[in-house]
Amino acid sequence: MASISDVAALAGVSRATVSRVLNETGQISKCTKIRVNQAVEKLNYRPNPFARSLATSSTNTAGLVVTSYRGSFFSELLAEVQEEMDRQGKFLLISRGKRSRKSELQAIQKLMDMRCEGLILHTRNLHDEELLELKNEKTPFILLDRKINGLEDRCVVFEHEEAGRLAVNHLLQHGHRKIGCIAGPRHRLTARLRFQGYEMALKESGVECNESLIAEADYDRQGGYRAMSEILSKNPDITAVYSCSEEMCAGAFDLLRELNIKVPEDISIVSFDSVNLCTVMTPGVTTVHFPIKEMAACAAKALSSLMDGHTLSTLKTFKPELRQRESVRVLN
Amino acid sequence: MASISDVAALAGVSRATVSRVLNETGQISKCTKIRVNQAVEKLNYRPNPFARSLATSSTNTAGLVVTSYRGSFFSELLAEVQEEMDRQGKFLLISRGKRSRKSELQAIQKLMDMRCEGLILHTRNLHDEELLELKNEKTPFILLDRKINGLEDRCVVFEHEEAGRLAVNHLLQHGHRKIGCIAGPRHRLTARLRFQGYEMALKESGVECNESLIAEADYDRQGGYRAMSEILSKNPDITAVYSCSEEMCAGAFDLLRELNIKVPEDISIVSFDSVNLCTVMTPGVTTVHFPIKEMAACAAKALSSLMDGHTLSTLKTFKPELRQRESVRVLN
DNA sequence: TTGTAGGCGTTATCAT
DNA sequence: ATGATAACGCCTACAA
Repeated sequence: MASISDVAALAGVSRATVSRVLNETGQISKCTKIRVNQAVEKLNYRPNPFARSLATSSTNTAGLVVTSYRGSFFSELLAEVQEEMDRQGKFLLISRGKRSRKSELQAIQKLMDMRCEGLILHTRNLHDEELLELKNEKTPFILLDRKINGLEDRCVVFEHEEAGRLAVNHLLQHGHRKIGCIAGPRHRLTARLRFQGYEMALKESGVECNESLIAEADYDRQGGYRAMSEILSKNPDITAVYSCSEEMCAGAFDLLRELNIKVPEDISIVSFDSVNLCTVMTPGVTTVHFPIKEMAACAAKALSSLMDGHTLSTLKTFKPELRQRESVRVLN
Repeated sequence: MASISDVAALAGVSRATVSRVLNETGQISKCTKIRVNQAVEKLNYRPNPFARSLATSSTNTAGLVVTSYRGSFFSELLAEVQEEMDRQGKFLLISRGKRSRKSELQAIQKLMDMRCEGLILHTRNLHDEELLELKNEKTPFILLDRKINGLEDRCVVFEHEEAGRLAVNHLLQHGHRKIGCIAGPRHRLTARLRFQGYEMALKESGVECNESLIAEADYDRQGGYRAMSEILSKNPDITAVYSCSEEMCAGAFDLLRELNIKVPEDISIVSFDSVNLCTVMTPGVTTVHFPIKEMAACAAKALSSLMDGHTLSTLKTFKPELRQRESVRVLN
């Protein structure tokens, strides 16, 4: 593979000159510019980005940590970030945090090793303190869907609790009182918040909140199925269910279909969603929307701005929004 | 950020020695090894991969070109490839070909610029000749879901036509004769093949194939909705539909729901699928499965093998498989 | 406007 | 077992 020296030789100039015309830096005569470009063309020369990074000690690269690549949720998040970085002319490196504190740490380390000059972190297992420590490094970063005291200016957050409250209130307003809850893994903050929204809504309406109405799952379809089954067996008389993720909602649908229980005639449902899986089900499921795409775009813009040395204006807090479809009926 | 020189200085040895202990190359005394490692620890030293690549002129990096990051289809593909590369201890760079020949070319160029030592190409718009030319470069590559004469040994392929035939035959065997077809963009080979499977099945059964039964869409939900609508308006008497993608199938469901047409009572459906979207719909849709995950894993293993200098055994051809669910009824 | 030379952080080849 | 030293491909003062 041709190097800058080859180009220089062919064009009959020094390597410095070649570098100048390539980077459009300094003054070069029309004439040599043409000669150089011809040589570049002829040799099919492509600058080595590693050498360039070494020389400039800058990489123009951002890093993104996500849990996984699997599923629409992450792919939308990823796509938004990538598109923004493309727009900004920055490279993007992606690393998976998988599902443990340790591998999230590794993912970050890997990106730092690659000399990323900015990070977007969508981590679920790292402790607040560890993230706070990161602030000591010079690499700027943005926290996606996480709020940490002392890092407020770097957090793109969503009001999960309020969202849950909104969802359950919708059910309450339609006359439902006996409402099951398919919760996510409550050892994780956001899942806990979604659950607390449920509790809060019930309490505000003076409705008793019974432990047997609640089942936990790992945000996945199978878990949703099991949770729905568990709730139903303990409470055959529920009239509604609140699901904390769309995959779990799909699982709940699986069971209801099996038992020939109709939505919304027999049971009403409202669910969290972010990638419109709930719109594929029949009937369409009323949801509270978690706008991961918009949040990802916001994080990407913010990071880009930081990397360019700008100081950050306050980050937007995203609010939940109810999307009414056909899965809730009025109870009389 | 500490460099190898810093470590060398602190440990009181030469840079060469540090390099040796880091790479476990050559013979080093226990004693200095320890001293070096302590220095590494203390300085929090991390080797610069760019410098390393420069020096070794090797990157240990594979590249992947996909159309987009959006949607489960690509994210599953991506995840499989990444996981295999992780297993092999290789880096993976991903680039999007978007939807044009030009940007697919750019995507490849970008990966070559980054000195990828192997490529997995899932391209839709590049001409056969352009791919054939690629063979002249020294970089090995695998073509995912594409078959090109002269490149057979580098192609991971699926029998789209046979899959379509299987799907439509299933309908025929259940007594359906008037069968609509929601085709993908037929200027693309695989979409055309899926369509030809439909034609072939009809012809084999001596069923007339009417142009008005066919509508084309861009593999997306909206398009599926429109296509279904078009077919239905021209042929109110169809008893079944064959959909060439799961998103389009979701769109078809949207319309049918709107018109209060029941599946499978009024209309039977069989669809292509690859990420189980069809299992979320009610009723579950009978599908022919396009095993993108397995194919991606296969491609990744093959490429990895090539990159390691091994010669490739023949690549597997993936066969379609019918997954019966509840969307097809017997016509009598 | 252009060339020279040093440096970016490694590895690799010789010596010692 | 270890140390010089020369690459690797590029950029960037500084000089001319």
